[in-house]
Amino acid sequence: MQYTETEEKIFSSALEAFAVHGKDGARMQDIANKAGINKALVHYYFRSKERLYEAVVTYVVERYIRNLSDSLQSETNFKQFLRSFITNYIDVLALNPLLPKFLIREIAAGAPIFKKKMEAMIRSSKGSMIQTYYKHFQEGIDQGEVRPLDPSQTFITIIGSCIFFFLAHPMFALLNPHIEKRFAKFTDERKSHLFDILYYGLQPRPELQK
Amino acid sequence: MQYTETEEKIFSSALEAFAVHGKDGARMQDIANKAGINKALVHYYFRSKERLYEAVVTYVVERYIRNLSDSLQSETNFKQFLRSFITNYIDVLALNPLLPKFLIREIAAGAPIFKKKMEAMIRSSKGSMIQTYYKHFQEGIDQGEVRPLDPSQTFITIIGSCIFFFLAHPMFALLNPHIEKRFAKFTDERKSHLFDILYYGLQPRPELQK
DNA sequence: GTCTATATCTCGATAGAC
DNA sequence: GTCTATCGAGATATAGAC
Repeated sequence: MQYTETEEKIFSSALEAFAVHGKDGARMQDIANKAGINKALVHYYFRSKERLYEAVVTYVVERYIRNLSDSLQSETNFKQFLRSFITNYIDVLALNPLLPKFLIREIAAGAPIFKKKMEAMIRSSKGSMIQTYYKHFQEGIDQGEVRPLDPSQTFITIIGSCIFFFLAHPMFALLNPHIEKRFAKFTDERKSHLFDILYYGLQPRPELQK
Repeated sequence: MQYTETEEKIFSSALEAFAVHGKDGARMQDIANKAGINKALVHYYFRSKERLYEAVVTYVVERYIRNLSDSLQSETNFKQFLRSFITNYIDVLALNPLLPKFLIREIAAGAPIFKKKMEAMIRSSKGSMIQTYYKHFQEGIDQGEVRPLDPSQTFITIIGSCIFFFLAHPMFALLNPHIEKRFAKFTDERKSHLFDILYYGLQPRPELQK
């Protein structure tokens, strides 16, 4: 799917407006202004606010999530997969801070559109990232590298501990201002922090712990 | 702070409306209907939608977050603190599924109100949950129970891995329908899952892992 | 405190010229 | 495709009776 320059401008303005103000709080006038065009033109392209919103969800899934998913196909074992997943995921979120805000609002609303798009994406890609994850996880268990845990529980934990920081960092800066002042550094440190906790938290434990 | 019966009814209707539809998507008419009163009465009590919204944020902080915080004061070491934190937190979220939706929308908007209330709460409580956390975490390090990690990073990871599931479970049900069909069971299992991963992920590692 | 009725206004959407 | 001008729905908020 290829978009015209004007469409791209509308998408990025709309993504920002929806992320910051929510679907209902966003104003078509603001979206048009930020895109440098007239409000009527936004309607000309997308007919209604609802359709524009749906188009933005699709845009986000196709542009960001599919890429993320594809980038993980080549990993060969669980340890590598986990490290790449965390690194790539955090890089994408750090570069596109509007993404998690936008998506979490859709999810809080029950994810009516996002769910459909993700279902389609999972079905369409021959081997989606999720299947790759399950495969490597099971291999890890078989080879004694990972404890026999519920892979769904683990998947949620991995994703959540990556994303949540980008949603809530303004809150956490209340306890540690360093988080905002040296955001890039803290974000980078987050990669190894998460890998260490998760990878070693998943490893089998010879019964030496109290 | 004590509220009248009518105020309580308005709060719970408003919390639901704001959580499901967002601040701008929520309708004063719906809030009044669900509370079983007239729309004008909502304005009589709270003057405007904006003020009602602020009051709901305050209500949530006072009613839910402060309690959660207080319940952790009595724990005596890091291991116990971590286990109680995860258990209590997940219990509260499971019982009040609107809370995370409501709060995450406020946070996505930059948390203008929530931040202020939390600052006040942290200042006011003699020993807040957060201070208790830092104390136990440092003790854990001193006693060789925990690796010398950044406590802020760890705090974010703990909170995020608890909350995120409650925000995103409708999405994860796409890969494992069991999550929705046996929600209570999955939620309960989540407690030990998280404790195991986090506690053992934080432990020192005698260099026997590959 | 609680209601009905109404004022006011914002915003999504369209008509129609260019 | 792009603009100006405008309509009309629907929402917040208030006035005023009880």
